[in-house]
Amino acid sequence: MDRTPRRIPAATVARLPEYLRVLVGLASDRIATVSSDRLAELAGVNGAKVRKDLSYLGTYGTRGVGYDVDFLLFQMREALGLTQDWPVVVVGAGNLGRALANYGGFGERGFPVAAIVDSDPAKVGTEIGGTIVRPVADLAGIVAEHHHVIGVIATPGHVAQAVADALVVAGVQAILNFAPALVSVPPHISLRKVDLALELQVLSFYQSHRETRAVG
Amino acid sequence: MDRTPRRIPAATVARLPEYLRVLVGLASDRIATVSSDRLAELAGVNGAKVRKDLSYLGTYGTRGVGYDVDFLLFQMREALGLTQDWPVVVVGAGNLGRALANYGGFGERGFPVAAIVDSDPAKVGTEIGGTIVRPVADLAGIVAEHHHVIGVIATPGHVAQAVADALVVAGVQAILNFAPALVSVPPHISLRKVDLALELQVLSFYQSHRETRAVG
DNA sequence: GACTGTGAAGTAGTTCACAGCT
DNA sequence: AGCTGTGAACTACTTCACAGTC
Repeated sequence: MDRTPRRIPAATVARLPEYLRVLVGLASDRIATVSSDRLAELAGVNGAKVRKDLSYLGTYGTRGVGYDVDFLLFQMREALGLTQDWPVVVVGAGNLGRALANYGGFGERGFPVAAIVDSDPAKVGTEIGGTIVRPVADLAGIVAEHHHVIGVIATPGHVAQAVADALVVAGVQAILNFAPALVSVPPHISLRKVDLALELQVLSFYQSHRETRAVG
Repeated sequence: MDRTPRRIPAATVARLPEYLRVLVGLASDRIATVSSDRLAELAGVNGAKVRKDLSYLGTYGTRGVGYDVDFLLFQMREALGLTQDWPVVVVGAGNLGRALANYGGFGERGFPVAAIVDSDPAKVGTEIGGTIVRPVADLAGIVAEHHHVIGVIATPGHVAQAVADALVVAGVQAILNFAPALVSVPPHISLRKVDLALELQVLSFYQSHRETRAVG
């Protein structure tokens, strides 16, 4: 009865989506319970880490038995805030933006593409993956139409900061930046970045140094 | 004169591509020297971290002056192994694979798309971003045609392990996995993963918990 | 007997703060 | 005076190891 809401370490938060993926698989295989060691094996980590991570969620398994898959799945979705959808607005209808909008993986995982916007009038009105490209001026309207929209920056690096500023003005609270550029936002806005080439560069480093550094 | 080749921490390696990006920008602006604090500001970190990171490379700046941009740029490319190109073979010509192959950002940064392969005969022979899709059976040939090819897995999760195995058999030494699945490889193979939806899930977590956790 | 939950120990990464060079 | 390079202090994260529960 001690749902201690301890502060969850960032490293743990980053692993929760992995556990979620594993649990979805177990549930669809009709597996009822799972031990920390088995979950760890499927997620590519170790049992102690799983137990400590889950303990931060206030999730209790059963000693001698393990964790109830359905209950843990529910709790994981709850913890990650995935009991609701988070519509995404993609800014930039170039290669990367089209790619992300066409890639079905976002919608499947609770992040439907609500809109795509682009500053190029030639692109406005074209269709990408069933969504019509809208002008950047529509941003505020798009944010107002939906609840808690996440902004995705898929533009060249040199306009990334301007796009981020526009997203913030439009009322977006969370931004995912795919552009290879540093972006800064007011402290109350959540910001994360993904650099598609960065991991290739890291691989290049380890190949050049003839050391293997495996990462799940 | 003490080019100590200390082991470079993984956290430092992950930041080198950021420094590289900043240095490329400074060099194109014809800026000759940069201090650790300025470099830190442009990379979104702090000065002490920059100095410590650069010290692992055995890179020496000049006290009272800073770092020579061109020299540091050269060293950074050298450290990352980017004095050569690393051709990439994309496995999977679905939405994600087409996206990655069309996305010019890889080629620009030294990772040209050498080939795209797919197991679907209907896709083989079609063109994506100037490259003809080849059958999976061509993998070994593609690896032999080029030096040090990096394999990129852009398939659905349920075939990711089989693709990884095929890449290893074909002689690939480094793999970047975009599929949302755990993949394991022999210890001498470098493996990294990128999960496009994971960062959205992390944003969802922080939004739900109404805490802002900014990340450069 | 099996397996969780967690303090304690160990390891990695960050930041401080300042000596030392230009 | 300005700025690097780095031990030392600190903080975050991981792993161990075992008491507690089923």
